Amino acid sequence: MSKKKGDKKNKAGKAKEPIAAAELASAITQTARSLRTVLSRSLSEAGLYAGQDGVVLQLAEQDGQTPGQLAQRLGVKAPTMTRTIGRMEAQGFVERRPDGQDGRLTKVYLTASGRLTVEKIGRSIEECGALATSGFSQKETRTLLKLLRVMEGNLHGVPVMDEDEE
Amino acid sequence: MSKKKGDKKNKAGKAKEPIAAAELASAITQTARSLRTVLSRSLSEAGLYAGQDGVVLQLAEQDGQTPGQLAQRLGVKAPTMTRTIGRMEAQGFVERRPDGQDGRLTKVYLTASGRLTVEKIGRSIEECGALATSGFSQKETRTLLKLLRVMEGNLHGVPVMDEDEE
DNA sequence: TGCGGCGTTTAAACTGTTTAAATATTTTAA
DNA sequence: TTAAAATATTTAAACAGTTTAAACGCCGCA
Repeated sequence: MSKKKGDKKNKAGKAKEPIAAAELASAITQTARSLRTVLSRSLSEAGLYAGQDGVVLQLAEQDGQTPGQLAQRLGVKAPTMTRTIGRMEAQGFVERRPDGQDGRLTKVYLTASGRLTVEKIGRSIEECGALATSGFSQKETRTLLKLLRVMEGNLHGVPVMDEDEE
Repeated sequence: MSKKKGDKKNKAGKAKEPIAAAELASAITQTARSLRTVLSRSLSEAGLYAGQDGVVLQLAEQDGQTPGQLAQRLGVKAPTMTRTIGRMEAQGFVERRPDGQDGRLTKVYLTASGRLTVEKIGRSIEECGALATSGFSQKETRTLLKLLRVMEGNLHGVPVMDEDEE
């Protein structure tokens, strides 16, 4: 942390806001990257690539989701999900089954191997989170989580075009 | 936000810790993704791709860094940086110049266009950060930043192999 | 029955990422 | 001084993620 500490000179006129929003943006990006880096180590032990963990986790919560649902939930576009699922199917973590009702739909299910993987990475993520919050008090962790979620909400509702929550 | 709110049943034995570290990991990943998504819109207006912003920002702080330094600072491997710099050089944001002292070294400098870009994205990042922290009090923003940095520190010092800070 | 809408998939094009190997240059040692 | 070791960049090959646009198939309604 040999960057700058928080408040620079602010030689321009408006000395109103010492906290730079840019710093926060930078910090969260950096932190997320570190987290992902650390996490990807454990993930790769389970045979997963970064980004695939979201799929199995999502499926663990509710099995048999459609690619479209998964894509929306995970914040990626449908073709991305198709690709990811394809790879994960080849790896044996999930399998596709057509929906009985609607012929357009494909549903994605966890395989036995996938279920096992969920447990494994669940533990890894837990450990990773614990490592990340070393020295945090209960309250701090809770606060961080809360602020993060509010921020997520702020960002997610950005007025650009289509922002369809489920 | 119709996910789950924070505490599930916890039907297994240990009802010790209601705060799941996994949730935090998930939240930060999600938030960072959203941030990056929003940010990339502004970035693309300046002609930058996600990931390139770090380079110009880093260069703005200290011009004439080597690819190796940049890579280390930005947490990527050298070949990645070579590629990124190559592209950015083609785009006209930076330029490479050999070091006078050491023939092995290449140093990367911001071009006039690159400098302009720094200003532009600086403002964008600021706006983006402001948006992200809508409704945050000064204190909350500060707390978040602090917690994020502690977390970054926790994660960055992970005992794997070579972890050389500058 | 035909046609529009919806969901998945395919295709094409980029970017980012890594490891391993190649190249060039500096530094060290004999 | 000459040869070997170390350092830094680059190249190459291989994967993964991402997006937009277009194709394909199925559902529903008129």
